[in-house]
Amino acid sequence: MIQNLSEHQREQLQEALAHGGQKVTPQREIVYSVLLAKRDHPTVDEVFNRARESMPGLSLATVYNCLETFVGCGLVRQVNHERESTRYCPNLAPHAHFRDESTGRVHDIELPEHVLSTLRSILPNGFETDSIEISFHGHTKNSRNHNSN
Amino acid sequence: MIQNLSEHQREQLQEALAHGGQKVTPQREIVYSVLLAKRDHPTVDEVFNRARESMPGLSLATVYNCLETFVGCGLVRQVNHERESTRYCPNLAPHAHFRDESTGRVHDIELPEHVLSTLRSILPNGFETDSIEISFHGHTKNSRNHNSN
DNA sequence: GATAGATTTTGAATCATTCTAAACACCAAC
DNA sequence: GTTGGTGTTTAGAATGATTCAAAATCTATC
Repeated sequence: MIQNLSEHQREQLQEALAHGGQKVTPQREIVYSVLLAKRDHPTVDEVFNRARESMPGLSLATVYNCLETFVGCGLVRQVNHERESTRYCPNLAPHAHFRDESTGRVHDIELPEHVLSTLRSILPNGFETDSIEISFHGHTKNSRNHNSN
Repeated sequence: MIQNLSEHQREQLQEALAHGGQKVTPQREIVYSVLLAKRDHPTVDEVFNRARESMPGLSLATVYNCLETFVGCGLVRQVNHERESTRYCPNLAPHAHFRDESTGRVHDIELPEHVLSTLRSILPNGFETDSIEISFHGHTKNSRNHNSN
């Protein structure tokens, strides 16, 4: 069920890993191929199960390691970036969040209606939205006590 | 340190809870007041600790219950909505995600550059972004096998 | 003041993730 | 071909946020 990587894909993998002095390993090949084979945003556990079909001895920790490596070298993106504790806020107006990576603080960013409609406009037909979540990640310069709602 | 609720705030609380046949309790008042007192997107644990200053016997589970109740009746928003397993995708082009609540599936939504710049334009001065995450939540109509990248 | 329903409490259970230490693989130098 | 080093994998324990279950407590109503 799991395809091997194509020439091109293996090269991509090899090149991306090379930057951090990291190597292509059978485990990494399998995990990467799983990701490419079915692009349904699998969880770690799903990746693990699919990968084990071709490599029964593979361990869960390795899958975590591989994925972390891939994210680190820019091969793969994490969909639910926010794996820290859930946070709560009482600001009910439509707003985005800006997370300052240096301080860990979260700021509210007002969301004008025109931005929301721009966003809604990029959805294909048939997609109906209940809510949109937007979070910026970055840092603030000369931040003179912005409100941190 | 923790303020009591104002007349108006207590009414809001009372009204929001009333819809689900739920009542205002001392614990809920405290938790709500904690949220209003310092709008810094606290974690459950932070809420717990602040609330215990005014109500030492309060339990963590109650804080979880209160927050869940508040979210349920629309009083409060969860910042890190996505508390399920982290998901991964190999699509490196800038794209948003659309989570279909009925199927649980995640679709990629292409993000044109003009949308990105619109988004960046709403940031106040001094905010510098490394990355923007956008996720839509909703459902799809007559979804004829959209690509689910 | 008894009963029913919602709420809170405590502590145990769960689940994703991270950590740790030992085993392994590969390669270069000897 | 053995030795040493580095990076990788493995298994299992540990952590940490969250949820669950059951008993205790409240509140309103009869």
